[in-house]
Amino acid sequence: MARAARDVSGTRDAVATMLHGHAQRLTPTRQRIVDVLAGAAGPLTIPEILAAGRGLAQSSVYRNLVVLEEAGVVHRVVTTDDFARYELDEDLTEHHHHLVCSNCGRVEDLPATPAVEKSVAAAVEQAARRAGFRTQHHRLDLVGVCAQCGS
Amino acid sequence: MARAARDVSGTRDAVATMLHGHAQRLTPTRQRIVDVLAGAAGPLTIPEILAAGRGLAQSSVYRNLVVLEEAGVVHRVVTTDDFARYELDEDLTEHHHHLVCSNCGRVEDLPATPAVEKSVAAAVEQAARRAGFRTQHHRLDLVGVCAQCGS
DNA sequence: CTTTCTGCAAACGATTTGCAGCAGC
DNA sequence: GCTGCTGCAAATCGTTTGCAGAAAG
Repeated sequence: MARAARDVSGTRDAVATMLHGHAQRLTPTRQRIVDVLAGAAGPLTIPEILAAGRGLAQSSVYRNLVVLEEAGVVHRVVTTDDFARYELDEDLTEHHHHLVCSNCGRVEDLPATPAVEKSVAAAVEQAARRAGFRTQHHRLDLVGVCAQCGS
Repeated sequence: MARAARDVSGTRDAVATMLHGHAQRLTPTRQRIVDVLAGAAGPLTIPEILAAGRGLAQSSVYRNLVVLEEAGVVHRVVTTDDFARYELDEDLTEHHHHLVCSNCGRVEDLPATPAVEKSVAAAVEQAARRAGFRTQHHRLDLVGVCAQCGS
């Protein structure tokens, strides 16, 4: 619920601006989707979004997530299970990592720590550069057993 | 090509042992798949495996990858593009990270550096434990533009 | 011979798309 | 009105599965 405490109206304006920059409007359906994602503790699957945002049509959710992704509002997160997951872009939240449960597939956010970030940014960036790779951002996931699944 | 230099027969024995432990045989098809993966510079998609291992049937590749994954020989790697990718398990190679090209989807391996590993293992593990999460392993991907796509 | 593996073709299911109606400007 | 958004239903496509024959032990 950490993210739910964020400045909601500020997020709304930011989202509207991002959409307008891509010649898109912030429709009620899109607002609903963003609200659902903003209130979640981690990336959500489409079924989860449908369940949380009552009355949303499946195809509209898929279609709007594409629009929102192009506008940089949301980000697709792919894990090992069958469903794609979506979360708000880190511009709208904070940089974080993921705790991926290898048993139930659930994904929770984990705030990034400066120490890890620094080490990752430095050493890995250097190694990547050696391979002629221009890094845009990184992903760090911890795979294991979540609190609910662990005995 | 780094992995291609590895001890191939040793890998073969290890794979056979892992399969036997799961009541499975190391058939020619499975050997072929493992060879293809062992010679790759990163995780491969099924189409890439099919192209590299001439004469393999698509369904056999899918089916055998499931068997190999259950035996712990290979690992499914999911990125953002449409296809699933597979690589040899880190028991058979070394711990490494991935360079994911956000343009073409290609994935290359990047050897892990002790400094990064240590930092990640320490700080993040601690944070995860706080959330009641028992970490099994981690994934670190760098997303950016690969050498071929970058101008 | 019995069991497992292979490959073809059909089935599955998450995601995408065509289209008709409705809302916003 | 014209343009874009919604939702239903049909199409798509990566992946899975049923089945009959081939191969291993």
